[in-house]
Amino acid sequence: MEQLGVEPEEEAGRDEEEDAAQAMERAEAGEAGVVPEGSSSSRVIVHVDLDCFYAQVEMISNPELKGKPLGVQQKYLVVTCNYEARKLGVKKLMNVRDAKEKCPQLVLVNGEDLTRYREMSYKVTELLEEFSPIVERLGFDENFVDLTEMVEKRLQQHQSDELSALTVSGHVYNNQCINLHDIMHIRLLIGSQIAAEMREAMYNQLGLTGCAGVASNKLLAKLVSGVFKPNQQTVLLPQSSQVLIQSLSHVKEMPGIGYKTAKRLEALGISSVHDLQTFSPKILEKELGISVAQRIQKLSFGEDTSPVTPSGPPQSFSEEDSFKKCSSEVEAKNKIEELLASLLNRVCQDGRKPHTIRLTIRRYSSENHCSRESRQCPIPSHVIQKLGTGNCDVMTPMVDILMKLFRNMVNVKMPFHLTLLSVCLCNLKVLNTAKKGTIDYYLTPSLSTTSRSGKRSFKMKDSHMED
DNA sequence: TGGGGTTAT
DNA sequence: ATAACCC
Repeated sequence: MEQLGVEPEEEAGRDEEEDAAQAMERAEAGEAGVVPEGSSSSRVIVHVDLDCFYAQVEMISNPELKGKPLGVQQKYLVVTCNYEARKLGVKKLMNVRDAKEKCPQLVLVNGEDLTRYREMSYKVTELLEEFSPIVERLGFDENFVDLTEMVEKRLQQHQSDELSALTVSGHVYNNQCINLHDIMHIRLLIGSQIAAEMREAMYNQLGLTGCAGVASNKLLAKLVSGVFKPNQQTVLLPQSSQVLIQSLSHVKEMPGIGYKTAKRLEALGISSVHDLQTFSPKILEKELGISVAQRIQKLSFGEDTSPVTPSGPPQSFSEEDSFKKCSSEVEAKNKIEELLASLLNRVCQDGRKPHTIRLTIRRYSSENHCSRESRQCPIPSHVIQKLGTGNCDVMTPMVDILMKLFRNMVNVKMPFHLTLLSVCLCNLKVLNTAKKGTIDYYLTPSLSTTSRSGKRSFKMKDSHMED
């Protein structure tokens, strides 16, 4: 698919190119089996990005949906859709009305309950963790994996004559020529092969397709993963990194530069990546603070030293519901009970215990559409201990706490208009590691008395009716 | 704009 | 507790 050349291709910004002497030094370091620690440019990172994830999960749940234009609906939005639908003009986050207008044959499924998506998402992360334990989740459908060590191991197993037969898997960004004398090219090619194995495993074991991008840092891996879309992969060789970042038409497209920062940059006259690269660092620091300024200016050069941080189990569990209007306390209480019931089931299955509970609201307002308010408090220890122990009613004390938080935020004696309620359980701590024979063991009811009853469903109401 | 998540201040 | 970021 790609030709193996000896000549690196010409490109913009070649002033920064690594010269042959430097490449040889690094090649020698590689042959000596030295992992050049901390040298960010020698890492091998893959970004894995599932194709229209929710729609894929829905098509697995109901195979009759395959081949039809499918949209996943939350409230009045089509949050994602499959490629059949995209071909017919449906876009992500499109209004249901607009989508139906564009595409009357569009099949819609409700995707407000994230349970199956979340479960599949963690199956993907766990599969990737089998390749390397350094896996960082980004949302439900993206993962970064640090392949540096794995690549190093494979490199050591290669004989030097095998190296000349090394080939890339998938696309090479910018059609750049591969130079087998450049150790970083070798490492990235091996990275591309591992990425292909990951995508194969995802398809064979979970039935999911996705894209992958392989590069020397997270920023570049993420940017390059989207170059060939759907179900393809791309590797970025260092000499083309400037081409990649210059391909962005606006700074807002740079991961790490969000809505707010983009607005502030615009006020400074910065709109392109080149604008940001050449802007005075001192002035930028004054405007955005030293931390943001230095970080995003490095990003504009394609530099990103942030590590792939293993996500591990989630830091929090939350459930939210949005609506047109909630204006009474009873109404709010009912919705809060529903959210909490789902959360208790989730936290029960997780096994860890939350020590903090938070209630978040969004008030109706014509202007400030994004603003939320929250109140949180510790969960009393006697309530924590009842969590996951089954028949005790843990709903009542927690709903009481949540309603206190609610009244702390909302003056219920005055008219109010809410458009969102959210409950979050966080500050998760691992189970009592109480061992037999210790004081803790006999003071832990779930261990010394009843047997561990696996999963139990929490009912929202009429808990006194159970059994 | 949905229904989630994370980290920094 | 909020604000920023990510999907």
